[in-house]
Amino acid sequence: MKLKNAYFYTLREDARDEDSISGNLLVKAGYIKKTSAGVYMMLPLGLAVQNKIENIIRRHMNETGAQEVKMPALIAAEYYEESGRMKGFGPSIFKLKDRNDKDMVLGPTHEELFAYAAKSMIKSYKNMPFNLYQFQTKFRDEPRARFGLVRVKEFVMKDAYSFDADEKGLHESYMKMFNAYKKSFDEMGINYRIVKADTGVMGGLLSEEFQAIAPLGEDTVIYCDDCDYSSNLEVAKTVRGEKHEKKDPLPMQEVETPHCESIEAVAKYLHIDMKDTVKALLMNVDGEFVVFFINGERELNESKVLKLLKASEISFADDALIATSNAVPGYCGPIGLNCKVVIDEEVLEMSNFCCGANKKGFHCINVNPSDIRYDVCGDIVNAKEGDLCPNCGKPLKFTKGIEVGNTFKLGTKYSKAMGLQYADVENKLQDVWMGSYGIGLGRTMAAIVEQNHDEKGIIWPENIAPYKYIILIMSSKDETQNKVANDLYDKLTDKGVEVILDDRDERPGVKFNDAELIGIPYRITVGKKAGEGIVEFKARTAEAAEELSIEELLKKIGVE
RNA sequence: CGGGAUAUAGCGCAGUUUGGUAGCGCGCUUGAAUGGGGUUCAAGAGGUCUCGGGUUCGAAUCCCGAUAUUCCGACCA
Repeated sequence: MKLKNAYFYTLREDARDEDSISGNLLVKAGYIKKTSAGVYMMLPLGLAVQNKIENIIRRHMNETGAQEVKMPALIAAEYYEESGRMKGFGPSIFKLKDRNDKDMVLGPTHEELFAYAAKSMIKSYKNMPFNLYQFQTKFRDEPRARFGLVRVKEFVMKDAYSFDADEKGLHESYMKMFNAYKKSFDEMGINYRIVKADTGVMGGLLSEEFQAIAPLGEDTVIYCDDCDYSSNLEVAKTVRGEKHEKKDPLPMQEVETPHCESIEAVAKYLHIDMKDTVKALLMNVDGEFVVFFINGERELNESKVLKLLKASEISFADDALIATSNAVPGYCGPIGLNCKVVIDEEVLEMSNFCCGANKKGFHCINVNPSDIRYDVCGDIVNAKEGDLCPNCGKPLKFTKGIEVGNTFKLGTKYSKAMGLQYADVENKLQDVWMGSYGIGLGRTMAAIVEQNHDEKGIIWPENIAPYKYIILIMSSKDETQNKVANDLYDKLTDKGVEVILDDRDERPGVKFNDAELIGIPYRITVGKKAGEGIVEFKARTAEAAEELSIEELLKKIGVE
């Protein structure tokens, strides 16, 4: 690409409406351009990067024997009605009608269509296993688009689907994909961790996420340095590091706590430790009013709650729902409460604790587990700093991650829903075992930028960079420099080397800054010594440039 | 959806409180100088002040409504 006659621009100032480093840099460097909230254009440089990522993944997919296909994005709603996910996705699915008033959707993910495609292929156990994949645009009406390409409403995903006769086969197919994912992300130079995760709207038996480590990550990744344990916070088992001291129960007592509607205020007012308090959360679980009691220092983990109660939705209860019980917001306690009560298992270990008295302006102290009535007890809180590894008991570490890939053992959930069956050896009909595997391309691009940048701009890893080299002409009016640079450009291009020639009539400073902003790995500067056949070579990450003859340069690049 | 902020030239912003000729920086065009880190000088072009109503002699400015963007809380590649 020669910049003088190319679609190429950079911005001098930060984008006002970008809230992440990667989003800002990609916009500023002219890789992407926002058209509306959560929808971006991929400009030439952006598409070049996306293609790099795509090709790495494609190669590793093909190595496993998977076959590439392309499903439509416009899909009759009936497929999602059949699987029950029209409801599952709720408002996140883009719905529309065709001219005959037929309900259509823009596909948010494609399990249904792949199961439908598999039906044509699968008659008996002899037709499996196989694996299909695609690179395809997904549409999800996210409640809140943010962080540049990290959370958007339209994005390209590589999604793969495996089909096996039994669980053992699924496991083998799963491991193939899992390893291909590892190879792909390793090749891209991403710093990531693989964690156990919630299966969420996908359902199924197992979900593992590939989390790119980055401070702006939306997920909390928990891991242990002493063993290989790692997990998403949403499913990590809580193993408390600090045990509660068992004390002899004292008589329960009601105390006045005026204007103390938060547990912090109560603890402060009564001069007690937060860890000796129990707080209440008044929630709406699938329309039912449920009160949760957990240690005052903990946070409720909604994924665990949904799993424990086999429910599908949870939110804070509104006043009308609260009014169906005798709960007093701000002073809610488990004693005498006439609604469903769920407690965290930690509460049973506590003694002489403090909680709401269910009476405005009052809390109880010296409450003990024997004083309270509950319907369900389980692990319903988030692990936190100081907690221990469920595997080996060493202290856990916490970090933030961007989920760039996800693998699911779906089991027979979708084949059951879609009637995908096969005849086994005894000619009995059996459900097909499916797996599904996704990688977000734009999100991967964003994660790479989050992990590879400095104050000057992006620093692409070589495998991902849109171009590997950029040639800068220092003085655009100097004939010798122009000739040397153009000859070099032609030679490299002929050899298939990806190179940009900055032949614009700009000052050197502009060219240096742009080259650094767009993050090309290697810079070749053609300047004053061009007449002697000498140019400069500098890696984006190097401190200083080195002078090389053209011959030495070509040798270094490996074309001669 | 709940709550806060913003919308003025390609980009980033002032002007709105107190109504009275549409502004600044960067970028862009032309010319000149310069040519190794966003250079300098000179002359220019560019706006339906988000949209729709209203008040007023007069509205970017005041009032009402809509839309969009964005930030803080529940989903996912």
